[in-house]
Amino acid sequence: MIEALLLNLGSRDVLSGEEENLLRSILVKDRHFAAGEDLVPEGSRPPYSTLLLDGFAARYKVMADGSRQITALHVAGDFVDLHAFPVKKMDHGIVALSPCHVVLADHADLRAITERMPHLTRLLWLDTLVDGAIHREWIVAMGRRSKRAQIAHLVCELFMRLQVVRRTRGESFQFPLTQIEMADVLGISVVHLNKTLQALRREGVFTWETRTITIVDWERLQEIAEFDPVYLSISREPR
Amino acid sequence: MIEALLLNLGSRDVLSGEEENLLRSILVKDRHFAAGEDLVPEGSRPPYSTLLLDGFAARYKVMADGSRQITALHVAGDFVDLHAFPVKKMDHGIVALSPCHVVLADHADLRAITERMPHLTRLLWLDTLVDGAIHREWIVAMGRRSKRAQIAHLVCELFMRLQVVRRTRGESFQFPLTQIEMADVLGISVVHLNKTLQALRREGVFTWETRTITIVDWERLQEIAEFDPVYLSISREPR
DNA sequence: CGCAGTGTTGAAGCATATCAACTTGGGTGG
DNA sequence: CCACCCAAGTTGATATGCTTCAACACTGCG
Repeated sequence: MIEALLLNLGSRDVLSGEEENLLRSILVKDRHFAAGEDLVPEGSRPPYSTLLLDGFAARYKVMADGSRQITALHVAGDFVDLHAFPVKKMDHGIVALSPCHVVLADHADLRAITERMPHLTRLLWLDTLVDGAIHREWIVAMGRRSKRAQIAHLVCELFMRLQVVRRTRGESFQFPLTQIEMADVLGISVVHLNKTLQALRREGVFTWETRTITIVDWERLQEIAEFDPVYLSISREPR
Repeated sequence: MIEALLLNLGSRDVLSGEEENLLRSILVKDRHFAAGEDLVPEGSRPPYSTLLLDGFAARYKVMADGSRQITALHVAGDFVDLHAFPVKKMDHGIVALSPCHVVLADHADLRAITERMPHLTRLLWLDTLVDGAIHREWIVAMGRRSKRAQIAHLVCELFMRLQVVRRTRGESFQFPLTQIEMADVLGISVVHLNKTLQALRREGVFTWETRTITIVDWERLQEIAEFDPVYLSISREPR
């Protein structure tokens, strides 16, 4: 069931059989959410953390005027609120952007991992640090890249992350967001997103149809995005 | 020497005497950097992590066209590259924005903490998670706040963070950045920053002169920023 | 004293937002 | 099974926030 998580952690260091078994043993309670439902509400203090097995989810904050900013996108294998374990109180909400299948880990069990499994603890810590690295990359994209490059960068990132958990097929992957949601990810208006997407499509960089993104020219896409995947820490080494 | 770190960690949970002593014992090698020097270069694999004792530092990335985006600001008491311990390879540089006094912690010693001091491990983990929460808040500010509100939000954040480590005096704090650096933090041009700052000054919200920011109207500043400090996790509770 | 980095100002242009209308397509109830 | 409906996508027109460029003032320092 939790194969995607094992692929994720396993892409950064070798997991022992004991570690794998322990993770399997604490990740048992599963749940389903419909698109639009909150997996975790802002301000809550969940006693468990949520591993996404299938679907797309997003962390977000809503402003006083009703506008929304999505601060992270999550896919299969992502521990969407692992940070809630040390942090305790959610400072943002997490919403399902498609039907989501999740499984829960009690914070008591995570605590036990920190008491007895130092290596696994470091890998879970690393998992939250990669989230942070992605946040930084988004900040760079929002602050200093053109919107066109920002979009290209996001596509590169999603492709690499989905590849780790085997959710790509050739040069394509499922991408169930609406343009409205995508605009909330990028921090731009839907209209401008729509026009920029069309330009990229016309140029033959990538297409996005029927909830599927297909990369047409990977070289060119990376070039436009100035994409360098180091920040994703996809490299198996002792941690 | 490391009082600022103890204030930082101690603002989130109670530190035992044993934990304090251990931290003191591993943080011994100190160094000084001049403004403009790199504390940690991009692409490096430092065998230690750097605690900032005094001064301002920034994490940054440089784009192909030479423009720069600062992704984090660090002040006294911040472990500027604690994340390098599990991550290993730096995906960004860290530069001193003022003369900086730092002290180093060997990764071997940090590893020992994860093996024997689970509670302290969780507090260090939390420290890196607060960095992540700040990143998210910056993403929100860049994407969905006016530049004016973004600036106000940053001032609120810095004031609260500096208060934790006792680096405020009344409604003022030292802020040694140039407007050029500040613009790289916000992801805007210097010219526009300059004009927006003047508007805020004219309105009597805050002033920024001779490397010192003074908040004139804290209520109004928070209002403009829509500032809510939960994300900083400044609350002592069992972690 | 003079230079270099910083701060300030005004003018002009561009990127992006906003507003409004229209199209398209999938889902649903009559 | 068709008709309609609503959400999503698309388009064009207009408005504006922000950038860029260029010039000048200020200040600290060698």
